[in-house]
Amino acid sequence: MPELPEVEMVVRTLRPRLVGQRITKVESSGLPLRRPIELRALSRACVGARVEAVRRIGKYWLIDLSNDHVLLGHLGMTGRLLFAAARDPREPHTHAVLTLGRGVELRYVDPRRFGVLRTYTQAEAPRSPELSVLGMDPLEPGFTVDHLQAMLDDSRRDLKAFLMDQGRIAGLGNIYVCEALFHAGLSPLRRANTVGRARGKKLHAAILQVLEAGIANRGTSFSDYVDADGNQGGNQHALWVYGREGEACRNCGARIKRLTQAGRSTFYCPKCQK
DNA sequence: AAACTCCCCTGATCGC
DNA sequence: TGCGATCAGGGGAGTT
Repeated sequence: MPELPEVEMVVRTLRPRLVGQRITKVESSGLPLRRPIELRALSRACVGARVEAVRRIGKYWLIDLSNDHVLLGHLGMTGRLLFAAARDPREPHTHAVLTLGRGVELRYVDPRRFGVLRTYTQAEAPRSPELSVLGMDPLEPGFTVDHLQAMLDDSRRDLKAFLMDQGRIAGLGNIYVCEALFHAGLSPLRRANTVGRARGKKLHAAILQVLEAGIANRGTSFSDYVDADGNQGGNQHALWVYGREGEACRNCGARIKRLTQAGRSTFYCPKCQK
């Protein structure tokens, strides 16, 4: 499941191979993702344009084009963005293909089609339905202890739901939320506005720590994730609670528990997290 | 505001 | 061996 660190790795592997390339053709499978791929709009925006930059906001990746357009994407649950030689067979569930020069393609593969692929002008993009609702990216300088604290004090939701809310913090998903709460020693069931300053500071540090470790370990390949070169990450070996129900806590030895919050699994140590 | 429920979708897994 | 049910979960929509 691609979250912020995985999207960051995709962006970092895309950047050196994509910037400066010209897009010569766009194809689609015809099958809709979360919403239909608008092939005509996609082609109009991309064909003939050169890639100027590749960046990330939350779990979205953005490819800035030389014609003032931007290609915006989300990998959903199972999406992959992959470089491939044009002569290589396309794997199943390839839903979009950008042809670059010299027989190279950038392919969007997504079995479950929960992803997003759209184009906007640079002016439209920040006001788009995808980006306009996002809170702050936690790797932005503005994501300070004070910023987090103000949001915590303002919310009566439990910490799991609070941290999963992309409208508050953009980029955390199930894995990194569970891990951040563990490292902060906070129960996923605790209400946000009961955290207080000392614990708020720990939570802020834990969020940054798990995201930076995730990137340093090249992402968490728990199920489908690979970067744009097709390489798996290694962070799945560095998890303390996620996916470890019934196993011993690496800190205290207690059994890791699982509960369901908002229809999603939460993993936590009942002894270390209060 | 927040907490529900349902839905999108495929593939892995499990019980019979 | 096979087949249907269940689960995985990011995000959006609709309802309470």
